[in-house]
Amino acid sequence: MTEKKNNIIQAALKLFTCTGFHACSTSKVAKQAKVSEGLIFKHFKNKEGLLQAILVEGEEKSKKLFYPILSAETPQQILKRTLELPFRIKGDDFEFWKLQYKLKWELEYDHSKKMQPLMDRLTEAFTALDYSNPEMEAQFLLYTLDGIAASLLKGALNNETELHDYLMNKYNV
Amino acid sequence: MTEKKNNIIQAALKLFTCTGFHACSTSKVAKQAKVSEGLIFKHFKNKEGLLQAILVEGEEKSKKLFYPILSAETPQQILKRTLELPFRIKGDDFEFWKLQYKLKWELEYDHSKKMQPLMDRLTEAFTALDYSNPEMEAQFLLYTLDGIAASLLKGALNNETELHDYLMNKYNV
Amino acid sequence: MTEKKNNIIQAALKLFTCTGFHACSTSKVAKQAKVSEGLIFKHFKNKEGLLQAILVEGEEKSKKLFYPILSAETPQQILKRTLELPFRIKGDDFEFWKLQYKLKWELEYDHSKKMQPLMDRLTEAFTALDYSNPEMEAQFLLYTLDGIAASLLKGALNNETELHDYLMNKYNV
Amino acid sequence: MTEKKNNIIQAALKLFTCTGFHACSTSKVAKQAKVSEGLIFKHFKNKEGLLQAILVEGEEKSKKLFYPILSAETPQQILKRTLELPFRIKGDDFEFWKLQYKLKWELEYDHSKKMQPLMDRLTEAFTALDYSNPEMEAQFLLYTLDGIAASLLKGALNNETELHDYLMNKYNV
DNA sequence: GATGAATGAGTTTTCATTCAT
DNA sequence: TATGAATGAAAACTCATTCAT
Repeated sequence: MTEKKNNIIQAALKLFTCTGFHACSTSKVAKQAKVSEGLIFKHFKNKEGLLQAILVEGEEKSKKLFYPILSAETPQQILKRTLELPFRIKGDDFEFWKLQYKLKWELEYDHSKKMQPLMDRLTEAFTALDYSNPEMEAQFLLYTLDGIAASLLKGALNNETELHDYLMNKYNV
Repeated sequence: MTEKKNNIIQAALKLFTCTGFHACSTSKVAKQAKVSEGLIFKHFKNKEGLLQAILVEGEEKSKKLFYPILSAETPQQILKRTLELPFRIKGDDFEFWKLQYKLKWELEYDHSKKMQPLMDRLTEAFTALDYSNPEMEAQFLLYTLDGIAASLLKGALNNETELHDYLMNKYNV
Repeated sequence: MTEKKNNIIQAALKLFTCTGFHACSTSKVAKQAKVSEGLIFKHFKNKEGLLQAILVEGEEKSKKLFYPILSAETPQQILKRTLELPFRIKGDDFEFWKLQYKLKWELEYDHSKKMQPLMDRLTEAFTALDYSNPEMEAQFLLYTLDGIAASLLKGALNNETELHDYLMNKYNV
Repeated sequence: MTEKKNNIIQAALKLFTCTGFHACSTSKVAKQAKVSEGLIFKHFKNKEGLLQAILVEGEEKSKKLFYPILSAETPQQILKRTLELPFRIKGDDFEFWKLQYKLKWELEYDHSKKMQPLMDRLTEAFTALDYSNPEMEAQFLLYTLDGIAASLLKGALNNETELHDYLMNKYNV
């Protein structure tokens, strides 16, 4: 990938994230990336293609975030690492995940499939820990974390560590 | 309010909700409302003004939804009615609340202030019910319900009643 | 003429004068006149009609301004009163005459016919005063006064009295 | 400057001049220039920017017109060339100067600063020629020429050469 | 006489995209 | 690979004008 192509992706990630996909023009992306408008279309065919490229680019981030959970070896580990999930979104990743949440609503695009492996491991953990309804328990927790992540990504969460501690305490990890 | 003005609001609510604010043109709203495009601007000054009008129009719905909780008389009532919250979004209201969630992301618009009275009552309930950390418990539950509502509004929730029952059981109401 | 009709004329005079005819919408006139938009068209048929009404309304001002010259009894009087011409545009009249000058350019509308009687009397005066080329002398002076009036109406003239004195001195009146 | 960009400027100059700035739409300019309407905004940002471009483009014409006076070497030369001023507006320049006069009124835009160097030289000439009040004499003459130019640009002057001769005779040049 | 809702054609401006270089 | 001129369609918004009341 050439430097300019990467510039475009970074610029688009930033702008789509803070302005939204539809509210951000390709010309603004070009300006921010300091490339000509035409180049965007050489590299990505169209605006939608640029978006897909960002999303693909972010897949690794997704895997990196989930890996500790999927590879955990004890129920406690699964649970602990799941509870950490929203609080591990930092720096570079922040923008990517915010974009994910925005797109979920703007383009009604579904990322529940991506969550299924997480759901499975969490159910497994709750089963092992003898929770009476492990599946529902897992669903419940994921919704909670989703709510927390949403708040955090919008910058509306001001007691991050307190909340994290509270969660760990609640689930005994 | 004239009939046509109301038509515009209804059309815009529907279209903004399913397409998003920026992805939906005023000409589409006009067509859907069967009015001239100019009329939108006579009544609402600009597209943003139309959005505000929808939001104001929806304030009542907001109050109607929260009222049972704010007027509840026992901790159990508060809790029970709070747990019902996402599941009471039905019919007409559905669109309005979906729009609220969309806008939260599309326009980075904050509705946490609106939630404060709820938060307060919930804290009050958890205190009365001797939870050890009532404030955090309230925050936690609201995040969960937020996650559930998001999923529900996106049409991604397929075990509504099961989830509701599970919640009531978990909180003993 | 009803009060509201008059309000419209006054509002339009003011707005056409400071904004220009094409740059000023009928809705702005209505707002300024505190009447409904429709009323303008009841009274004046269309925007052009409103302009004509202002112009007709102003005819008297035109006559009032020129009368002293047309009725002067000596060459000296003619000359003296002509030289006073631009400096007698005051108060209410100011706006009307500014509008005249604006329209001359905006609508390429000619008011030289209106000036002919003035031209004639001035020629007559210069003849009586033994100027060698009275017609050209008259034309010359009217151009000068036109230039002065233009500057004055645009608010760019800052030595009014000095200029007036200079003129009277130059023409020995 | 590309050919099309220049086409736009020429078309706008012509149309703004004959129709006026506010009465002439960008779509008409585009049509006349045989370019897409969008191109106007690519090159000039907005309609106002197009106008400014025309004005800047015309600055040279302004300098070309004034240069003979500013570089004149004798008082007689200064005077003679100043008297020629309105009569030297020909062909291509005609449109530009007419636009200047229109804009002076339509946009209340002041070009007195541009005239100051002329004023200075003229005062200098009248001083050298022992006129008793050189400054006022200069101001007076410039107003006259302004009046003449206005009439000429509106096509209302039908004795151009006669007037020019008269002027030269009057000022002994 | 007066209102103000309503219109349709028009305005300025922006957009995603193409193409010659 | 990269540019930037160019486009056509559509965006948001304004306008003069009509009409029922």
